[in-house]
Amino acid sequence: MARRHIQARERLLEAARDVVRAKGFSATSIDDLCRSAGVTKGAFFHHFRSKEDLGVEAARFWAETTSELFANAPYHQPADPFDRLIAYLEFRKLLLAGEVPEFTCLVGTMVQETYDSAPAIRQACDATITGHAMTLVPDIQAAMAACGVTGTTAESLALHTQAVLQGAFIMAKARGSAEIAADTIDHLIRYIRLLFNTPTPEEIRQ
Amino acid sequence: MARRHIQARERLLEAARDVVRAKGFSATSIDDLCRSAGVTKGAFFHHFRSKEDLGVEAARFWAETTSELFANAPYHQPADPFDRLIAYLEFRKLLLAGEVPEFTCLVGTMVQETYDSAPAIRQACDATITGHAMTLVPDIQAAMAACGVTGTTAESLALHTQAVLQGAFIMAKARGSAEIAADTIDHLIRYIRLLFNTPTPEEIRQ
DNA sequence: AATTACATACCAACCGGTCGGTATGTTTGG
DNA sequence: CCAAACATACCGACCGGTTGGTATGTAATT
Repeated sequence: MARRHIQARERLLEAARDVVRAKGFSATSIDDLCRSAGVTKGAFFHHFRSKEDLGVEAARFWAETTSELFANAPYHQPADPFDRLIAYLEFRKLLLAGEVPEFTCLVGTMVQETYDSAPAIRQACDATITGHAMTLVPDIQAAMAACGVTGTTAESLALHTQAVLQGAFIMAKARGSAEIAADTIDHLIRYIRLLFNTPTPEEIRQ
Repeated sequence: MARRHIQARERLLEAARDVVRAKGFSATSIDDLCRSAGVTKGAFFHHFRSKEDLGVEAARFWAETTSELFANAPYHQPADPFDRLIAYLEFRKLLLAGEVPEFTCLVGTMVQETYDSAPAIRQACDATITGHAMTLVPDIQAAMAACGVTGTTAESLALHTQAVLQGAFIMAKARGSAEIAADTIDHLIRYIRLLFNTPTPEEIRQ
């Protein structure tokens, strides 16, 4: 039965992605994951040494799948790096669809519960977030050079975009709605337009 | 023994504030809280119907104590509402002292774990965050009128500041350092200066 | 034949919550 | 003024269920 080959591991990682985003890492039991993945505990401990190990692997799995999503996304099409940066943020707004657990960030959720008690998970989450932020740096750097923006660095601005997105997710969870998240991304877009001195007049001011 | 009078409830709320910020809500057991507060389980269930009830009360306790802190803070001194807004954000940067669990937000931590499973906690956290944001609205509104800022609302901008702060805390947890949080607040300050068209030239650009 | 990929059965520790009880006020009726 | 009646604040043993994790067995793949 080649169909079952290595299937349990991936099904467990997908279950972790879905269940942890809804219930959080600590509140998600190994039995929850096995039930959701349709496998047994034996399968779980065949593929993962511990729950903490699953957390690390889930963060890596998240990094893999999302980086694939972003690599194939249409926001790379614009010729101008600044336009690509704006297109990226508009794309992040487009992703705010469905229920809250469906569009929020797995690693942002996990790191908040584990940063003090599970260093390996913290590190994996940090690598995932920072790694994604760094994919934005070349475009930001080029746009900064083109527009003559100084006073900050491309790395700092890239990390700031991720901070705003993480904050947007928390607000969406508190409000129980994606609206506030889109609104806060709009503020981020407005900031970047102002910083690069290319505001769209009708949507900024006066 | 009047010394022990009514003390247990407050000690448990303080323990919740400290332990939950470090370990998260789900990972914090009632026994953890009792141990940290130096009381017994009997005392816990005398004052709180359930763990969820404690979560709600902890959010309210957080709202009370922090609103007292902010009410007495020096950022209200500037005569100009815009300057007060900037002073508020500088004050938030000053609060980023000590270890990560000491400066992060209790309700931001709690709501991420409970928004789907404990509606009462979600609501209490939302009320706390939104309530604090609304204290900023009068100054933002006055500053917007004075500077002629349009294209957004004072409420939206106030909520955005809280989103950025929450995101800053997540990044600090991921990185294990407050530095990134201060950096992202600086971006927020830069945004607000640009939006209100009163940049400090040397710290913005050119 | 050996390794991989699971399934089943089980365990000790821990979980949130209950319950009978005690010590210390506070109210009230004579 | 005092004592019975009641309320509040707290104690800690205990309960059934769940937890992360293990030990052992078995079927499929190589």
